[in-house]
Amino acid sequence: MIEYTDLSQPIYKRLKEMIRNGELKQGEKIIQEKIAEELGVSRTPLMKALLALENEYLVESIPRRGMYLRVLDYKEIIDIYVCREALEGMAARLLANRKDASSIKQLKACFTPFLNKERIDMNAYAEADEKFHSLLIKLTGNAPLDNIYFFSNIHDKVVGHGLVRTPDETLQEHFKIIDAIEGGNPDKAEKLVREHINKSKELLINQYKNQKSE
Amino acid sequence: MIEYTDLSQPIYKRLKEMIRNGELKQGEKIIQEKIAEELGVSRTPLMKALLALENEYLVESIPRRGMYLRVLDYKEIIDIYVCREALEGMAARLLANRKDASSIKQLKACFTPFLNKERIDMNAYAEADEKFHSLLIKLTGNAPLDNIYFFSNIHDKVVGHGLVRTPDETLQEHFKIIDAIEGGNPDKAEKLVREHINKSKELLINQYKNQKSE
DNA sequence: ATATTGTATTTTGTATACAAAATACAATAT
DNA sequence: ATATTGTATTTTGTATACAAAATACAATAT
Repeated sequence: MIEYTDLSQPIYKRLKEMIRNGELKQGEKIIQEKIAEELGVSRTPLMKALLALENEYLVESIPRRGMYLRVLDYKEIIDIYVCREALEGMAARLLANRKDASSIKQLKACFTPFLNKERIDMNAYAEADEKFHSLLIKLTGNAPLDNIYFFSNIHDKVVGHGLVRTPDETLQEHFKIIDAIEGGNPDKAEKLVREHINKSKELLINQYKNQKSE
Repeated sequence: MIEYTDLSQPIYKRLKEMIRNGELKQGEKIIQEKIAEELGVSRTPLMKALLALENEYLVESIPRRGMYLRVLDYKEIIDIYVCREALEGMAARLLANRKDASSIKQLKACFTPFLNKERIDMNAYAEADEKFHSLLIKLTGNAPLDNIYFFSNIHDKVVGHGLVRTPDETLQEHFKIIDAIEGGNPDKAEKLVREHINKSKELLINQYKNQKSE
């Protein structure tokens, strides 16, 4: 069995899993004693894990009242897309300035399996999509940027492991982004990433409006 | 005396103060028991405060070894400017789209005291500068954006309460940014903010290069 | 003199005890 | 029937005890 030097880390991962697969529901209060017992740990390392999740916007703490799973309303989901637009746009710019061959290879590798396929496995594509967007950030080597980019967690929570738009739209977009990076065109790379994220955002906004008027 | 529902909050503030005024030095190990005793609290709420600081990039935790005050090298400082460029640029864009009168008033209020002055109080100006940049973020009303924007802390730690560039350069730039927001020109507002931050970044890069070659 | 080993001390990580606050809910008044 | 009060229970926040790991440092070997 693997031993940990810091129990809060596996607890943190377990909690994220519980959030993703619905063992913990939106808005639910986290009764520390209960969860701690479930996981077979004490409240001390659990609290550490919860504080980490709080800083990733997944958990909200109300002093003396408890820790709650965040309920993300549409405004906040849209706000998160705005943040992603800024950060991933900048990331693409940085990568285009560098034109690092290994980076470009890794980005391409995400989507080459889906080229010229008549049928695309949606789960696999969703995973590739997530991988691509997080790679965009990681490959910059900008540690603070990576540090503030926790949105994949939230994306997972909000949209499940589904997609906002379908591959027939986005697959081409992804390759155009990579081309701009490979071509060393930072302005274009940033612009394309922004448009890419913005389109999904607009779609979500429209879905919201329709929901409201129904 | 004010009572708190959560002791970790005043501890958190005190620690930030200690970092700013040098009571705690770069790279120093935080001996929990010692600091806890100094502050007259136990390690439990101190740990909560330290974890919050860790998430703001001010403290680094090495499991089983302890919590250390982060040493920011030049690369990281530059990386932080890159993040600021992306986030504040987006913030200016959002504000320009909204053209909210009260927001514009607040932004102007930061710098009007310095207009047509023959002598500028540098401390006051540095404070106004900090206020302006944090307002830019706050006024968007984008909670996740605000959540990830912790760079003012770091700025304070790194550059002290000094300035990278002098008011004779930046005062005009600030007003041009506000003009673009007021004029409802999101592209221009974003571009100006980016250039504004970028200029400081380039200056820091040059300082670094010179330091190295000496 | 320097490197290595072993022991004592310090410090962290976790569990737990306890007080104070929050909550649930029954008893009473309106 | 609904609102209000008071009490019991639950839950949080903090302090603290203890084990395990890390560190400091003296004793010994080379």
